[in-house]
Amino acid sequence: MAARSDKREELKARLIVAARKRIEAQGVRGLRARDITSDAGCALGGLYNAFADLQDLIVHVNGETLDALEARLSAAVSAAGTDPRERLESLALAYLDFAGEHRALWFALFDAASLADTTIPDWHREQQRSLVGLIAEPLRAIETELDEAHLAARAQALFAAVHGIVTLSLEERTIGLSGEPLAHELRTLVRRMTTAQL
Amino acid sequence: MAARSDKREELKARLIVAARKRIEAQGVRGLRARDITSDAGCALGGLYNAFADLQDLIVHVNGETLDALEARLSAAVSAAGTDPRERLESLALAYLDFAGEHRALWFALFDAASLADTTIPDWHREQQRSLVGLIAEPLRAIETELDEAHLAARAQALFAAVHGIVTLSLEERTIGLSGEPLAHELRTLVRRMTTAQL
DNA sequence: GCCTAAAATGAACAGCGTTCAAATTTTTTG
DNA sequence: CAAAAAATTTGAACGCTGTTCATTTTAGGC
Repeated sequence: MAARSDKREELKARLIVAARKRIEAQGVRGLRARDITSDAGCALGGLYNAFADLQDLIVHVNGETLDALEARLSAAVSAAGTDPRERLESLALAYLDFAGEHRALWFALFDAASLADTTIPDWHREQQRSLVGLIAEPLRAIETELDEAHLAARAQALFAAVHGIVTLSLEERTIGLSGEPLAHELRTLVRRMTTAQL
Repeated sequence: MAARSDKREELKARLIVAARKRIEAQGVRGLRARDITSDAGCALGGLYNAFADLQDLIVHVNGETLDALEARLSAAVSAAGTDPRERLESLALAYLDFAGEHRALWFALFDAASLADTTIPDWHREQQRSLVGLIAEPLRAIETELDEAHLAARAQALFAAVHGIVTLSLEERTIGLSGEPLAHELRTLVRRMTTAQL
């Protein structure tokens, strides 16, 4: 038992856990390879046997974060009623909650995205696509006159708009909303974005 | 003539120019103190006589970028007609254009913002406030029933929403809009956000 | 021309991610 | 079971980073 590949996977898992804890405690920018390996109980070089480099490890942490985010959003959309507008509102607020509760991990998600020279793996892009898909579904019931391409565009725009509000609010350094006013603005955005005009 | 403080200011200016060019060429993350000082024609230590550290220099580059952005947005809102909705649409599209034309500088703006341990100086915050003010003005004519506090919140939310759409679109790695569909979604957002519902 | 204070210099330092020859562990073989 | 072979783990060493500061150079007043 315990084939060599199992041990390898176990170390990868331990490294991911250690990296996540460090990110939660000090943010992505404060992440040190030596801290992670020391926490995970392996030598410095061990990280580079399990992952291509530090960035690759971060991407794997982000992968798990995206999984958790999608689970949370799925739960939110299920808990909401059948009204598509209500579902979208619930999605936006769940997104806000998740970001607030997992600040550092959530920032890591988009810190990596803004990094120019790293290539995001396909499975990571697929995770993001599936996230936007959660929005597209209720939206389809509202924007009946839109074809698939426009619907996808609208879903992405709505996601991005919510994302923008949540992001700028979570960075306290820039003047930003918070608390109830923030949630209120978010609701207003979703409501207005999902009410067709002539 | 040419008091010593003038020389000092001149070096600061040269360093800012050099830093900006490097950011434009390689992005903020690719910025090296040695590159900048070599370009600016001073010793490595010279940077630390003129600025507190590299981050401080970046903040000054960002300051000039914010000035340019505000000038661009002011021009856009002036060029637009008197209709507040038209003005806001024009602002959003000008924001999109500016970001697209000065990608790297624009990313630097918000890369610094997401950095946790740096303290943004007051004059920098004031620049941002004035930017949001450009939005608040036309908005005031539309949202007549909102008091000042709610108006400010709405302006920030609108800014953040536009910002989110522009940001996620400019990072090609995440699935995102581009070209005409992007501009169309932006217009839709502004139009819907500025049309009161019951 | 000298003297002094201020400014520029760049070698040195500490810390970082990453590498890779060597040591260690695990597996296969006789 | 011992010994050889393969695979894995190790951590010292490397090159690069931002930052410091003793030293040198420059500039202004007498």
